[in-house]
Amino acid sequence: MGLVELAKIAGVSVSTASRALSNHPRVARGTRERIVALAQEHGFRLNQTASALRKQRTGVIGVVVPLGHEVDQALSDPFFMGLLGGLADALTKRGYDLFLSRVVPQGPRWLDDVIASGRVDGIILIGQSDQLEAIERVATSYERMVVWGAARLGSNQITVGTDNVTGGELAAQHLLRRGCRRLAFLGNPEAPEFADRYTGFHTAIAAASGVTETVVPIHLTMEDAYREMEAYLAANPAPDGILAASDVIAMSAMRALAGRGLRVPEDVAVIGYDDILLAGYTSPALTTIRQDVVYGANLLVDLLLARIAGQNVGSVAMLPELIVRDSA
Amino acid sequence: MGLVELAKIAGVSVSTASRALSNHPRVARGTRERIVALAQEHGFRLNQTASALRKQRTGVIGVVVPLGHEVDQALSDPFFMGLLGGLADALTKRGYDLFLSRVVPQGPRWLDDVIASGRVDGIILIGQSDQLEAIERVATSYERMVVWGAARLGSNQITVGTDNVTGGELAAQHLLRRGCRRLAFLGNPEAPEFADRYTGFHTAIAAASGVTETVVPIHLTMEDAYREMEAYLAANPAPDGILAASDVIAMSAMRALAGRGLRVPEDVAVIGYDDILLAGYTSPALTTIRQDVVYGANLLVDLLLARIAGQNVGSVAMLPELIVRDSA
DNA sequence: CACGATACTGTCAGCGCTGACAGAACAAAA
DNA sequence: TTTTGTTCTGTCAGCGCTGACAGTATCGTG
Repeated sequence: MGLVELAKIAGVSVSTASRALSNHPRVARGTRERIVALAQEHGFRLNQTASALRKQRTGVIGVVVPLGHEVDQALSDPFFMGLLGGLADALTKRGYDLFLSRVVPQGPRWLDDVIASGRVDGIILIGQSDQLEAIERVATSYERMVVWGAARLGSNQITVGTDNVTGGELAAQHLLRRGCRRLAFLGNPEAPEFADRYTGFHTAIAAASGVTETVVPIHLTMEDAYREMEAYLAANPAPDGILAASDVIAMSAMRALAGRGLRVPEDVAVIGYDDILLAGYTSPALTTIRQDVVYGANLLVDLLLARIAGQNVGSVAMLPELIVRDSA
Repeated sequence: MGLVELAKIAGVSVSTASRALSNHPRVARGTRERIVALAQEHGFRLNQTASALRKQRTGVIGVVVPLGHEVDQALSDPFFMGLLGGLADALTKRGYDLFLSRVVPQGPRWLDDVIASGRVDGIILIGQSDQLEAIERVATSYERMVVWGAARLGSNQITVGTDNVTGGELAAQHLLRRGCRRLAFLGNPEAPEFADRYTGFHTAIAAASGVTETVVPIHLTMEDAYREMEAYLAANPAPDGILAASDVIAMSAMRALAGRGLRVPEDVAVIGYDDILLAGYTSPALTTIRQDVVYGANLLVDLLLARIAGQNVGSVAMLPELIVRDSA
């Protein structure tokens, strides 16, 4: 049933019906109430597609997850999922709907497709993957976008994220304080976020003496991470202190360590990153660097809506927090 | 830039341009190629909103997650997330986009809103929550919907899910085989899926003699589950065999058990449900009843698209599988 | 009573696209 | 040459809704 029909039943013009349903002030109280009641009674709802076309505003925000190197990851990664949940809440609270797009970047135009489709009023990018330049190019001309990830000097991207350098430092300092001397960073430093985490980790270690450091470029999915860590341990002496680029990697590493009879934290101290929901429920409970996804999600939404409203906003880096549990 | 403008540049009529871009056969090869090239060059993309309004087809499927009793759960629940990831893949593969809606059912019309909005071509409901009747009412008149959950005799809902009764049986049998005698089911049997799992569990136990059985109506979120299990153990003698209604509950329970110095599986055998990604990475690794989310997601999408195409399809129950790891 | 102000309601164009229909151009057949 | 068929292209209405503008009714004021 369309608005025309509803208007006919109510005995008013279409536009009066439209006004009544959208709480326009220039419609008589009684008329409005009558029309609203009729709409209710007949189960009438505005066609959002038509409304969007006419108003040039969809009320929908696109949440885009680019899957660069890690095709399998992302949508099953607990951290992204947590963020997505937070976004769903934050958007709903502000009256927006959520359009989810899981993109495997092919060619340089993967983002433009979403934008020019006219389906969304704005875009929240979850993670930069290996697409920094592509994103940057779009960011220079398209304002209605915010990104979860690492801030870069001179970039046009508005980003929200934790200060990954500090996060890496916090972890290194904690490991050094525990007396670890052979440290390892588990993760692929090609992703901007991980690069920063490693930078902080590396810097803090460089200040200490008599400490060695390796990077094991491990992938993000559980099985890959486990297999790669297993292989690494088979070929190399075990480190005594680990910073994993994510909690998922940390959990896989702990399993691999256990498989080799190494105790956590006695033989190897392990620190994760993210503080996903399950981090407190592993055994030993995972010590980790916390990123507040709920706060981050709200921030992303706030900044995006501000940009859409034409305001000028800047990137935000939240402070990460070391959560000490049992693994380090 | 709109189609009108593109057509002008190409020196053809709008509808020829439209036809060229949608690969309509009745446009000359050369014309099509020229227009496609121009579109590429100018970064033109069809406005999907307008196209949807005109064609009365959006190319979007709504994935709706009703949050009945468990408001916090769902979008952070690893099982649902896994399913969502699978759906995102399956839909993308078939050329559909995904509209994510996280609904707290208020009043009986929460589903109608999504349907009548005209934003989606069909709906995939993830989980029935406590909304069986509301869903059933919609299902009688609205065909373009499929549901992840429990099948019910005489229902109009097309459901995809695992055979939860069998799953419960598998778990009970395994626990009995291990010699467990004081069994517990952890979960709230108000949700249809959990009710079935309990039914299978209960039935299998009833056949054995000298075995006691309790139900602890534990919630789905990690913290709640942990707290409630903790409280239960403080007030009651510990069971020696547990079936948790989900892996998340099982993990919380294992932590609570460890907190009381109870060993898994020596003192208490624990079986989870779902086989989430992390299940193999707890310690001890979680024995669980596996639901294949990727297959399930593909099935949901296939059935929905078949229904949209007007075909007649039936509900599907997949067989669950007992995955024996270390916890039982 | 005339006049303007106030309060509401209706008319109509058009958001950007698609497809039924009609028309044009050209080749082959009569 | 005309006719018929084939192949392509253009015209036009309209998907369901909104809002600028114009119109009508009612009321208060001089």
